[in-house]
Amino acid sequence: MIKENTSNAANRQFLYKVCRINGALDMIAGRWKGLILIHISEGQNRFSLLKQLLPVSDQVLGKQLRELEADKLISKTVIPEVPVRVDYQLTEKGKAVIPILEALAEWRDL
Amino acid sequence: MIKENTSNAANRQFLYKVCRINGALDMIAGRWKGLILIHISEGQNRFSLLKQLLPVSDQVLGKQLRELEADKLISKTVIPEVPVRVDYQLTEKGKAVIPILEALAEWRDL
DNA sequence: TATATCACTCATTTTTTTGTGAGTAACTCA
DNA sequence: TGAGTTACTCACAAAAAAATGAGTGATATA
Repeated sequence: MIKENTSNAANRQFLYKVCRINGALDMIAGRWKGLILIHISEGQNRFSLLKQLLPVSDQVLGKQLRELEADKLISKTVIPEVPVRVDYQLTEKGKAVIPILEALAEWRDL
Repeated sequence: MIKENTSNAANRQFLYKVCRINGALDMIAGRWKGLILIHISEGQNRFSLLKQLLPVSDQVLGKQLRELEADKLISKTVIPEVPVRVDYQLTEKGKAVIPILEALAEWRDL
């Protein structure tokens, strides 16, 4: 959780207003978010699939997915099978960030 | 500082190997780095100029600059005037990331 | 009845990141 | 002599992010 009225929070707000880069980075810089977005874009779009692919606990995975959903990069469809099944999809915003992530990957090894 | 032999550190290493996106994000996701890179690219390339432009202490600014230098996004030239003057420049790698940062800024408001 | 699966949430601890307080060297100007 | 400038560094505190332990509901299978 982010507290208000600390200079940390004030700085974050300043940057959010002054610099759109920071707003963008806040949405994608979570530790597992890059890989999650790539996997979903490739069809690995279930909670349990992602859990197999990433050395990460349910709890951490769940949190990253919640945040991606809150920022509207992904959406989910609950299919009431037994046990329940949930499919994740990229939104338009999510799809639009994939080429930028690929550009970042290329850039890293420059 | 990053400690070794914690699962936190292990996960970071895993991601560094498996996903170049994370390596890239580690270099640019520091709170002030986006703006610092943009300012330097526009010629606001001194410590004291950056300090005026950003609501940030010497210490934090210094640390972000040290990290950007360690990752080879910027380099510096010490000019032995009195008092000493230091100019920062973008390296080729630093120049190459600017269009990606601009794409991120555009993407944010999608 | 007991165990298992899927897809989670909540509370707490650990680790990292960001910010603060204090201090440095070299030299100039009053 | 004392204050001011630039460009820092170090030690420590505060805040945020990531990881861990425990538990949930619905159903199905043994």
